[in-house]
Amino acid sequence: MTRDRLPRVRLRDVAERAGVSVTTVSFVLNERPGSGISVETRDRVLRVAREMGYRPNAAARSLRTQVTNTIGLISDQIVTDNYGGDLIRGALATALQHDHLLIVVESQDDPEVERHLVEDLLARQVDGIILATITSDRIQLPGIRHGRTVLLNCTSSHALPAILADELGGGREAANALLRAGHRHGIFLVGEVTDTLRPARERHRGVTAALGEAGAELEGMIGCRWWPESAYDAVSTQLSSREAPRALICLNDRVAFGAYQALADAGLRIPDDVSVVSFDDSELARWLRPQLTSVALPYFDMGRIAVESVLGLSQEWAHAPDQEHLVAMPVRERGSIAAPRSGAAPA
Amino acid sequence: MTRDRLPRVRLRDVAERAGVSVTTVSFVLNERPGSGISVETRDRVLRVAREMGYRPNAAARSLRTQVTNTIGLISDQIVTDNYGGDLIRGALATALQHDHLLIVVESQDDPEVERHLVEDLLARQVDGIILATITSDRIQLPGIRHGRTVLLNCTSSHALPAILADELGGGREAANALLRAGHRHGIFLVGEVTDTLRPARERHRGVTAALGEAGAELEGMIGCRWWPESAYDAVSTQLSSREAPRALICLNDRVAFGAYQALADAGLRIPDDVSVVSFDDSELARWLRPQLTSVALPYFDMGRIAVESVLGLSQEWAHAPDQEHLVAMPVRERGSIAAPRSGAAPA
DNA sequence: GTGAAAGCGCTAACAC
DNA sequence: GTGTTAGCGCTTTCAC
Repeated sequence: MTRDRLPRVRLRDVAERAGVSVTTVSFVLNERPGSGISVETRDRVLRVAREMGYRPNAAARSLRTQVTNTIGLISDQIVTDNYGGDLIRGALATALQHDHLLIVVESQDDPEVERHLVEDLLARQVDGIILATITSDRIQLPGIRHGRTVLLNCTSSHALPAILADELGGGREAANALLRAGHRHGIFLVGEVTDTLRPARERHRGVTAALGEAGAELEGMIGCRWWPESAYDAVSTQLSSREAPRALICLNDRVAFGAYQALADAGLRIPDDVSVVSFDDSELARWLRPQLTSVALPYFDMGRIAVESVLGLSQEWAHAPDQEHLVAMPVRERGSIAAPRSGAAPA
Repeated sequence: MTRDRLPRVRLRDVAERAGVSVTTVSFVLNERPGSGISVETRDRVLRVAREMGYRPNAAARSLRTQVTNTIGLISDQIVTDNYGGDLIRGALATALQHDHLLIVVESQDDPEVERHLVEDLLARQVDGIILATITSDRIQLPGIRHGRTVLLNCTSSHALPAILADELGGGREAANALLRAGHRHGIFLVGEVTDTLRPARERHRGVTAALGEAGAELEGMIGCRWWPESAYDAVSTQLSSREAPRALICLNDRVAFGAYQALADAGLRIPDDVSVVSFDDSELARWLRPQLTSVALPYFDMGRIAVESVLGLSQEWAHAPDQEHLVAMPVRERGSIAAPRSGAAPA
């Protein structure tokens, strides 16, 4: 509210006050190399510009240079999501480092809105577009035809670069953490594995692969939704009907949370009776008691890489455009894993 | 990566193809009232524009109109924060509704970065600036001199509009929830109250006020940091050394989480033995067992109001510029409050 | 070493 | 009803 925009100082104003032409001022301010401006003139222009509080008009400059130093980030609802923020933050920080600004928009998963947003972004001549989803995996692309577009945390049928978490590798990490502690038997996967949900599918595959290579295998699956409540119910049922598992691989921290509650209610101790490992490494992992060993989602890095790609300055990327770029998921070891209680004989 | 920007269709291209002047096209496309364009011409222009995929160049338009339809949102690290996302989301959604785009930047609390960002935003002629913090409260303002600036979740010494959560009212809500259930005695506040941290200070004041009006009072304070671990320790200590409290008012959900753990370890049941009420209404509140009654942080609304203010279209706001605008914190009743076990005699 | 001037794509006053 | 044209503030070629 209150007073409106202040009158802007133009290049011409600075030029007049400094007693030179706009060209000179432009050259000085843009530090144009080889434009032999005398040191005195240079200093004078600089001083006057500062005194007058000159600030270049980005619209005018963009109109002229065809460059906006702006990247558009369209997401379905990333900002909303708890973990998703890191995706944005990585992109934000990196864009800033490279002197770009990020325009963040959310489509709320509405294709119509999304189309409109793309239009708007294109009209603003953004230098690049990042298309992100929180759900990972997904296909429908709005009618984007912008030279520099990258997919963040999703894929499409179009030949576009995509930045994804290496969920398969993450699955291996989780299994290996258990294997390192000596676990071979009584390992259960807790969560919901479907073919359509990439993270779950890949994590599962990674787990089975790593376990298999060590001559071990999953004892079973405890199916539940991605929420604590559902996990609590499923794990409780499992505990009451069968022999207690020795280790739980939970498909995310919220599921692990539910499992913790169920384990506690059943009088089982973590990690003494049951080891638990999980995915996402959300804040929850540090809040649980004992703190939860979790395989981290590399969202910050993914955001960073997306911007680097869209800006065309990612080396690793340069020789493999139009491809999936997998970002490692490191395991964060905490206190929820211990050696199996009754020393299980290695298979 | 891959191919670069596509050649753009200009207004002139559309005009030529449609066999009219640019003025006509401009008038048609901008739906300028009272510019008697014949229906045939209008339709033809519209059709041609669509066929050619015309999209106005925002830079050129802004240069001409002095309006960018863009709002800059500078935060210290809101995007990062778990709850903070809603602040952005509210702003994002509202900006979109009013056909504006949001440029989100984070200063990471670095004043130097912040200054730079403000410069950049101003250079881009944003129509307004929203300055947000996640910590609430704070004073130092970068050298902003933009007509339309509002403070979101913070205040300053400058005479700028500020959108804040009504933490005092929220404190009353929390206390009232307990009072309604019949609690009068054995009520403890869990958390860290200091004069410098507005949310804690105001919540505390609200609690005491509401309690006082009902002839009750806080039995004591259980001091701890804002994290589960710290809360767990503090509450555990309290439980082992003194009579068990009948109700806990936790200064946020994370503290409540720690309290839940401590209560469980002490064999106390929620809400039968001890009632718990908290603040923030984060996802955690729904994950806890029993689900936690919590006073919600109205972040989405705050973001919305900030944009409406900066755009100058908030009625409630219009007649009270340069003032603090408090947004109500509604209590979300769940299962963590019950009548006190041993019927306490009303004071 | 410095300046004049063209032009980026658009809007809008003014002319016809 | 429709077209001509002047600029918005900047970069940059070319001339001096």
